[in-house]
Amino acid sequence: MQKKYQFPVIASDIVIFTVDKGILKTLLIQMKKQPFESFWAAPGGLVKVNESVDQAAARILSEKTGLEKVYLEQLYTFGEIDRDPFGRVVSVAYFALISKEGLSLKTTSEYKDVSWFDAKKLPKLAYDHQEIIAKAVACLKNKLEHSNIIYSLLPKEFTLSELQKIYEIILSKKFDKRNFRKKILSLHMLKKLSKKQTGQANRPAMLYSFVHTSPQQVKVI
Amino acid sequence: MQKKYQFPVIASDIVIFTVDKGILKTLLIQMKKQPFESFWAAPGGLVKVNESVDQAAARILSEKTGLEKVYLEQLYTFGEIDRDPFGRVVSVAYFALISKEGLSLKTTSEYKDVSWFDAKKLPKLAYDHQEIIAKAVACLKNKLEHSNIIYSLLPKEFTLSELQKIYEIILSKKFDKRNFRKKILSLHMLKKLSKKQTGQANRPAMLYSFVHTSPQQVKVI
DNA sequence: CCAAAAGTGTTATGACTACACCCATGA
DNA sequence: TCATGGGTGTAGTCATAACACTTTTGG
Repeated sequence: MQKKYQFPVIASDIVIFTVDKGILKTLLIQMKKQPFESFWAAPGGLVKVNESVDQAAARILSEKTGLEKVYLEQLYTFGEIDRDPFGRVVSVAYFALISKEGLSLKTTSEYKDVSWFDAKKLPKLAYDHQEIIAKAVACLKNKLEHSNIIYSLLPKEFTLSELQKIYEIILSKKFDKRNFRKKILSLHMLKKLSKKQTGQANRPAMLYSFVHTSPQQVKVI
Repeated sequence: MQKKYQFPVIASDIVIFTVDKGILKTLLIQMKKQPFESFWAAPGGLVKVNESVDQAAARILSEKTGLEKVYLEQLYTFGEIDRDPFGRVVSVAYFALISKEGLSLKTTSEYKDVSWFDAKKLPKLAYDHQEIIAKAVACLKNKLEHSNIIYSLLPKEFTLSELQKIYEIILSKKFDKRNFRKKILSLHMLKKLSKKQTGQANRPAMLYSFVHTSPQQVKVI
């Protein structure tokens, strides 16, 4: 088993993030095989010879969530010799951001279970996935401060309070409402729609949307 | 030749930087084999089954420069299908920073030549090495602004003007001498030595050294 | 004494922080 | 009319940017 592969093999693992009920969550699958039986792990798979590593990551993401065209970025490559007891596997890790709206999880027979976990309270993880997810969370925080990618965690139309709440959840930090609005509006990333929120028992908020829904470098917070 | 490998193979390429004579330089090797005969490339090699990817990068660096214990950081993994005409090779790229002091290059028979090039005026490069080096330069600029790793490009003792010059060369930007000194000294990264420069036809400068010569996150410039 | 780089302070401007009250709606 | 979150401005502080002359040395 130790020498299953004569050369290192390339896999890809995907840390999938969403924000749901005020919590940053990540999608994990529960394993069946020893020595990681019942341990959880980020979804992953081998890179095939006829697909690029990016394509492999997108395929794995699509297999687990059914989603195409979501934000997907390479994170880091994990290449320690003993990271996988089944053989010599180098993993090119990615992270994905999705807006959780009526997303159905595909539990295949390959795994015991699939579920969302609070990214800050993880269960026992297989392989070096503890390290991978920690790095993904750190990278996500950093990206949120230096780019506009938060758009991929929000619905098309949203209020400034919803936007602020997502920054606060991920960065574990509170912002002053007035200062936050001043800052975020000065960046011209958002356009104000001529619509208001409906159906809640208080003053309805103005809705906004992103001017660009493609990744851009911006000093945000 | 196209199907030399049945699975993707893992290689590592190292972009080695130094600053010499006021220029940011990178070490390239000149290839012998078709279709890249006489093209230049960043040094690289396959990752062996009994070494980690980090170890492979350090080994390749050491084989080309004879140096151990230099600053070496993973950059990005390049995994396009057709990036290497010899077969399916995924490359985990690294970049290294060295202080060029009496460094002897090992030209092996494997290559036509080994030489330093201005990182902003590169010759025809093999594979996707144009892209790899461009990404390495961008990453280096970013790192210089957010960490103390510039220590690895300087000798143990240096003047503030030498330090400023390295920032200016890499960031392609001039700084005001007074503001630069105020800023850099306020970070407490440097200690003033009780020595002065000797042997030049002008007022001798005070020498400084770094307090820490290990990578640290700092907002520098 | 001349050439060359070292060293040094002040002022103006822009960015960030802290902070409290009135508004619009549904129940 | 009450509860709930929406929406708004100002003043103080801090970091950054602009700017020019004197000092020390070797030749």
